[in-house]
Amino acid sequence: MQHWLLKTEPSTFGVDDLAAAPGKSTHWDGIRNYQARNFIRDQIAKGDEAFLYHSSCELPGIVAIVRVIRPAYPDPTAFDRRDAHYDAASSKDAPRWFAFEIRLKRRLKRVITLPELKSHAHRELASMMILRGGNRLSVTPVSDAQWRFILSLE
DNA sequence: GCCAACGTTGGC
DNA sequence: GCCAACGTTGGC
Repeated sequence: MQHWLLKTEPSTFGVDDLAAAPGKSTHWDGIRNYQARNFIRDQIAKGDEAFLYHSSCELPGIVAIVRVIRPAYPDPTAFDRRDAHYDAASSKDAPRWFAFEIRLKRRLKRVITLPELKSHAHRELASMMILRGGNRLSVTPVSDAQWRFILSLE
């Protein structure tokens, strides 16, 4: 069972939206980055848990834990001409992009902020992808040790 | 709003 | 296949 970090902008879709969604679940779609696509397609499994991270907001940081309830399937937004993420190069026979489904497990008791994560960037969180300079991937793996350490901060 | 980082595109 | 130009991301 692997762990992940999913970035999202709360002004577009944040933990409040997830909590208000039917079944507290949502389709995680619209990812258009090949490295993130590969994580989704090849590694994210049903039952995996992920941190939900809020970016581009007042208090960037980890706000919740979510669980993968359906692994990769072809991203329908890539087939929809009216969708902002439409990609003519993705076909149903050979889909280029993938989505998955998550459900809110629980909110953290408090936001574990980016500055706080950074303060451990030279020790416990040394290889955490999101802390590496300029990493903009919206889906990144989190090691078991990192996962446990971050939860211990809560 | 600025700007650094970095992925993508396209000319050659 | 190189690399400059361009676009996007995201912290500040």
